[in-house]
Amino acid sequence: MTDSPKKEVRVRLAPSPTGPLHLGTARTALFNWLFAKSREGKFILRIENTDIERSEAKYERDIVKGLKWLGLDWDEGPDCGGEYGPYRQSERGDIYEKYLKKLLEENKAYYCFCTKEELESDRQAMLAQGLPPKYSGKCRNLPKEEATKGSVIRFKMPETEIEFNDIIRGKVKFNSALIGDFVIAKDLRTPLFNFAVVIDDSEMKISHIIRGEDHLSNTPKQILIQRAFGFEEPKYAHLPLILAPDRSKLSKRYIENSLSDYKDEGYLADALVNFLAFLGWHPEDDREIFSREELVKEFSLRRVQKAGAVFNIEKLEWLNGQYINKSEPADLVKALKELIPSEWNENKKLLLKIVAVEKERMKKLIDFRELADFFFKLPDYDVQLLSWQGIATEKIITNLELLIGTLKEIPEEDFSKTELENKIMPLTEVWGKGELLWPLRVALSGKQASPGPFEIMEILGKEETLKRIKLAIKKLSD
RNA sequence: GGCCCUAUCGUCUAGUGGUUAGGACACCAGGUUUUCAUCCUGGAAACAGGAGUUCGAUUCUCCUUAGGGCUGCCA
Repeated sequence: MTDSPKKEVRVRLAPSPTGPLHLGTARTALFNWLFAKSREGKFILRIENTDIERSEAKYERDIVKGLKWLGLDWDEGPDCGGEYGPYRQSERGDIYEKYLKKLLEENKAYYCFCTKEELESDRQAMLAQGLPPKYSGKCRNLPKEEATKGSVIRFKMPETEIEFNDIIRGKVKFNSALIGDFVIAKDLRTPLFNFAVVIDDSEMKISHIIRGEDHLSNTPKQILIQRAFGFEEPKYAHLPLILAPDRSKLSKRYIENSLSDYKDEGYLADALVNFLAFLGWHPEDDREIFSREELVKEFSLRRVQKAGAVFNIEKLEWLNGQYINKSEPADLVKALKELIPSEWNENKKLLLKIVAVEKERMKKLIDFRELADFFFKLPDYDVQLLSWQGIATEKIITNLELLIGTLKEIPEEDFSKTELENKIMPLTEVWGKGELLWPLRVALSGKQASPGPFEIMEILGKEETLKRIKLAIKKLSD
């Protein structure tokens, strides 16, 4: 491109704290972060809380927490206890006031005194005639006046063609005649989105605006404000939207799309980052599993898809399973802490062993609760379950007694998977694998499906193992 | 309604003016396994439709259709 190569890459995420961190926002954050990292640039977080009615501090906290959890740290911001805090539009009133005054003085903006009722009836009238519902410009040529209660500041739209080059979409054209004089501020210290964005992006020297496609039609308004001030135009990249399975916008209304829900279900941050990156982007080769570092290395806005991407939870689950499977059990134990009954956390060594044998069965961390419960408490299972391919009850009892005999011979300290295997596998050659191992495993787990009996016995220990087998025999005898 | 964006298997996507249109998830079948999971092998599955350009279009152009976004004193 025509960029001078020296120009620093500076990008930003500009969420409004009107709800918890949304999946779409997280994806936008990731693409910005990836772009910044891959170009040795800066990633900035700016909280867009000009709408005081809808903005809440708790949502800002959720956004900050979520981004940190994903590992998408920002590189600049006001000091906040030794680390960078986010910029907040609510703290930048002076800046907006300065620019707003300038625009007013230069007659590029004006006060509008129309009432909401007037505007609404104008709007309906335009719509009824099949015209685009733009502001009539009633107050545009009023002699210069001071603000009154209820007045707003409008931008004087020049009538022109606006064309810009979107990195993802190519040339995009708009005609400003269709837009009309839009409101840029409620008063000098209360700017609205389109105005505040332009001022902040310029003040923060943002080089590339990477945001969701839903902002595409805001871009001409913002460019016109930039031109009114003579600001340099940043590069734009409008990301395709993330879609719900019915291809509608994945809306903030649905709570299950907030990032913390995915965390609480036991999706790993790395898996989510990997998955989100592939929603609308693809590397040059066929690999699917990418670490953060690899993503940074491969990422390019040129390889971003134009069309919206349906959020496919099944693929996320698969990916998450892959990540869990290759995770260190110790890391999983940490991540599991809040997701499991507190008493399971009491014996860390035990928990570690259980996690090690169960992790390949987990798609989400939360699966661990169901998968591992039998280690802590044997479920009250149906006797029928002990029977393998319809073998007779007496035979099962004999087999289990045989096993008890063998197990009793093994000293407590040799109760390890390999040692147990060495002792018991030879028996299966005589008595049959299914005939011996199935009832054993069910006696130990009380479950239709579980890890193998040797792994379970090692974890349970000799005493509990024998106890569970005896219980099975008792059940069968009754 | 107007403006804008988009269109390859069910989903995420690769790809090219001439390919057996590739991969992944999910699905189906088989193998390994005491069970489940893992793992391995195989299978089914797509260029929205119509014109045009061209020797040849999935690829380029136009139209249609479909979907999405925006159209606020929200962001």
